[in-house]
Formats: sequence, C-alpha cells, structure tokens
Amino acid sequence: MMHANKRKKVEENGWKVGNADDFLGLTPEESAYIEMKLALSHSLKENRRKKDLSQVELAKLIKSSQSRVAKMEAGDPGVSIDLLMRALLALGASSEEVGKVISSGKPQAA
Amino acid sequence: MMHANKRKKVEENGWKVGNADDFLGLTPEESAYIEMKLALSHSLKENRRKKDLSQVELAKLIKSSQSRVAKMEAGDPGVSIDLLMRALLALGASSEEVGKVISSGKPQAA
DNA sequence: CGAGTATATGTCATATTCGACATGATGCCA
DNA sequence: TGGCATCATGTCGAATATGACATATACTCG
Repeated sequence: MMHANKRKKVEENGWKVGNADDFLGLTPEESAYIEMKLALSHSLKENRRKKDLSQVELAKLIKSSQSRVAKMEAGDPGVSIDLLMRALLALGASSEEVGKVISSGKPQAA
Repeated sequence: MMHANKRKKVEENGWKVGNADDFLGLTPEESAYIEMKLALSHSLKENRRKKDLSQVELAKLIKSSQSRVAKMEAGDPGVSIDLLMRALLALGASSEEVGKVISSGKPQAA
C-alpha cells in the first residue's frame, strides 16, 4: 500500500511537488505514480475549460460534487486515479488520449 | 459513481466480458473504463510471467497478498486501477508503457 | 497415490475514497 | 458597496478497496 510512511509525509505536504521525482526520497515508482495523477489532474482542468464547463456542471455530468471536482483538479491526494480517468472519459476523452496523458506526465491538450 | 445499477449488474456477472463494449447497455465511457482495467490486468500477468515471478513473489514485492494479485490478474471488479498501475510500476514498467497499455486496450508485451 | 507448488475464490476487519454539505476566498459587474 | 458566480478547503457518514487469511483447485514430480 505504498509505504504509508512516505505516503503520509507526502500527503502532509500536499505534494505540491512541482512535477518532479526530486523532493523526498520517493522511489521511482512512487514518483511515476504521482506524476501520472498530476498529469491527469492537469488534463482534466484543461478539458473542462475547453468545453466551457464550470466545476458544478462537470460535477453534475459525472454525478459528483463541485468540491470533489476541485480536489481532482488540485491533485488532492485523496482522489484516486480511477476517478480522474472516469471524469476524463465522461468529458469525451478517448482511451488513446488518456493513455497519452499517462505516458507523458504533462499537459496534453485534447 | 458509474450508475450503481449497471455497475451492480456487471459485477454480478463478474464481467467476463470477453473484452468488448458489447454486452449490456454500457455507455462508451463505462466500456472504455472496463477495457482499460482488463488491459492492465492482462499486462500485469504478462509482465509478472516475463520476470518468472510467482503471484506470491509479486505480492511480496508490492506489499500485498497472493489472493489480491490473483484478483488483479483476473480483472476482479473489486480491484482499482490505482492498484493495477502501482503493481505494474513496481514490476519496472515505465509511464510510457503503462500509457500504451491504457491507450490500446490489449496485450502490450513489455 | 501423496506431497509440493502455483493459482483461484470467498470472507472479514480495517483503511481509503466517495459524495455531500458548509464555508471561505476571489473576481467581476452594476 | 453589494450581490453573484466560480473555485478552494475542511469535515463527515456511507460506500468501496485493501491486505490477510482460509480454503479450493489444478499441475507437477516422485
């Protein structure tokens, strides 16, 4: 379950974590995992804006709440990748697009 | 949260779901999500075998249990994508590889 | 036929994640 | 200045995922 200790530490800091594998002694796996999440967050925000939706509207669309959408986009540690991916798919993203976002770590407009 | 109803139905059937978007009236998003999970499951099994690890060994590696590894590989509905991705990363897969698996839905050796 | 190894399946207590709600903060326009 | 819309943050009970364990099913190799 991801070492609990480091996880704790990371969560306390909210992992602003620019986008790096730097920072505290995260294993490469942990870093990769976090970067994937951040990339998905970023992409979610972009896709939502591109569609001119408010967080409230997106929340309705995915049957969630505005606060959770905000947390998703903020890369909140309490949000799962499952949820982020489902939100992206609900916004119309394809598997290919989601895959690209995960691969790259980073933006990915579409 | 994925409509609960359909989800129920799918879970009851354990979604053997060959690998298709066929089956019951799943929305495209739901299908895509399920296929991603199955693709990751499949990839996990392949990667583990390629390294000649038993489920017990992999379980130790990712600090989980043999039974959960079996469920991951079986595409059990009670296993999250988060866990599948972490397992793949722990096996040494790169973000790019994980992204490819998710994009394609399907094998993806490496 | 055992015994050993690998994988599958079911259950359970605990941990994590969820949606919802309240509330704060910011920006904008009249 | 005061609404008004948007996004952020904190908390909470309910829902879901987790690791561990027991146990069942193969599939070898003597």
